[in-house]
Amino acid sequence: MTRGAPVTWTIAQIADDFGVTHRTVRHYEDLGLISPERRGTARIYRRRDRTRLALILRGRRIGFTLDEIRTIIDMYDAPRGQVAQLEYLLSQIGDRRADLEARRRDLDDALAELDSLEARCRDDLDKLDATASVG
Amino acid sequence: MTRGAPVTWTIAQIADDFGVTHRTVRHYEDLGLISPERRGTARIYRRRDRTRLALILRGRRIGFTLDEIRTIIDMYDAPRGQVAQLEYLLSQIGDRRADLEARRRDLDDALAELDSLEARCRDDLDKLDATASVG
DNA sequence: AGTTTCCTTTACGTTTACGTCAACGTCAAG
DNA sequence: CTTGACGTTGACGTAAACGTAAAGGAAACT
Repeated sequence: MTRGAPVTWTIAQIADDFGVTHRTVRHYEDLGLISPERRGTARIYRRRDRTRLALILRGRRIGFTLDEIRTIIDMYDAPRGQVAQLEYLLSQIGDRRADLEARRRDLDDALAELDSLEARCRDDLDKLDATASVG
Repeated sequence: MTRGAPVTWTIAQIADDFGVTHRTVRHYEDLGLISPERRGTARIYRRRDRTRLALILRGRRIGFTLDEIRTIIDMYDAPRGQVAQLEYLLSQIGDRRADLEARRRDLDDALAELDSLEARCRDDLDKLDATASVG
């Protein structure tokens, strides 16, 4: 008998799985970022909802607002079909990429500065060490 | 007569230079992120203040809160001298680096997904093109 | 002297992203 | 059948990061 991973989850389960509160999950639903099915009044979440939640949380970690995240998500499941649609989507992708790359440059700059700060620290430590040994 | 860049700036000048409002600059001062000198009641900003403002704005772009930014800035001009201080600072640097690297992973993941989305788009466009030519 | 321009502080308003009750439905266990 | 765990919908509260309006000081044209 095969008993794989569940196919549906409750709000408490996914909140727990993703390390957020159920309030947060419902908030994202209020903003239209997730739309789980309903069994009666209760929400039931499927794999697709988990994927979107993962997207949302990653966007949040990167520093996007929930509104920006919505436009990104919308981008991912925009109706692709006509040439005009596709070309619009491609331009959107270009914008997003430029944004992300700018952020990455900032990030790398910050990391480089951290490195040089660390180097100075180790230098200072070495000097203190030498002094201690000699004196 | 040499007329290089100014040595001091008013709040309006640096706000303009950095593309923020004077209200924002004063807000950062309220939070202790910048502390310009005073000439009477007026604020005068020097190069050091500009450096800090640049740090703050970059941190903001990366997605740090102003509180997190404060701890980072404090890190940069912490009193280095004793071994204990230096070692504490090194541990702080380690934490920050881990944080930044996690963010970069998220960023790279997002960029990779954008790439694959773009590839699918171009693929769809090619197919539509072929259909148009043949049909 | 009067007006403009730039600066100041004080203080309340706003948006985002939730937290936190309150009040109620529902389903399984005891 | 009640208790308890888990779910629901409002609705108000809050912290962060400013915006904005009010009221005024001080230098600098005119």
